[in-house]
Amino acid sequence: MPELPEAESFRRYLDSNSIKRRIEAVEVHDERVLGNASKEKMIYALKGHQIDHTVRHGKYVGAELDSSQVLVLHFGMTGSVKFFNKNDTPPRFATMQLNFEDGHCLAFTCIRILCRVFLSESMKEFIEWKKLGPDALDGLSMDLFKELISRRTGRIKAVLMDQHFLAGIGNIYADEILFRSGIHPMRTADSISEGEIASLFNNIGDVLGKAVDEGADWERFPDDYLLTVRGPMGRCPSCGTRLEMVRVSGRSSYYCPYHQFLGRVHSIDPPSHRMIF
DNA sequence: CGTGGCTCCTGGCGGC
DNA sequence: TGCCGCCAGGAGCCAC
Repeated sequence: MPELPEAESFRRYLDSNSIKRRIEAVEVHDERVLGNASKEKMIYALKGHQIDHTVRHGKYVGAELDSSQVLVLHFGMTGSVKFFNKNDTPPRFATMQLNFEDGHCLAFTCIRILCRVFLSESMKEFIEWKKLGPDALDGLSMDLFKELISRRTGRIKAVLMDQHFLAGIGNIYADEILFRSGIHPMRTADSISEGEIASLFNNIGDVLGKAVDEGADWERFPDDYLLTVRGPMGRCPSCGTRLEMVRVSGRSSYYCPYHQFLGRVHSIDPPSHRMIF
């Protein structure tokens, strides 16, 4: 589930505790997380070096080393990072761990092994290698968004989640962005009007920006957000209609059938005012 | 170019 | 109480 806001939180976490500490040892507990380098290569690249600064592109966090190489983290669904003291109990599900000279450690944890660590010569090179689209929050202009979307014909939700199109949006935030834009997830990109494109663009910035500002902590999200009630029992925060679910590119997609409709007109009646929330 | 289906992966949950 | 089977979903891959 880590999408752009969660990745940004992890980047800030790394930035506040793991930079400028020399790496004394590297422990690889599960080699399946190694994305493009062998265990030996990974250890060689990290040992004796330190993280100078951190960057993020989409859902990827880069830890730039003093060697000018970059350690890139991708969190999959359940990935996280945990900074701790070597005398403390190490976190569960640590797949890789950096032990710093000063006695602190940084663990890259992952319950399902869907997360990956990569080694790259630079973040720029990594982005090109992965063919990632522009970051959904950083440097995306309305003109660029409009141009990118005009080349697509697939389902709008699939397009939003396509990391080659825009980097950073996953299943959950895509549902939120579509909800706030009043667009049904099954709509095709070429059916989206100019006004809807503007709405989508603004909601991408608003939703991801708000989530980043709140530290990706759902407890602090506004009451009118869909994602906090997203599920088969959920009701539209605006009108109380029971949410419906469709699958778009294999992902469950929750939407309000009253606010997000496929055709030109509503397919369902407006919600009753007597509806119990 | 697009889509659906499969794969990886395992904790958690519903059903019996 | 226990176990089976399914679900969650980010991303890559493949067939069509």
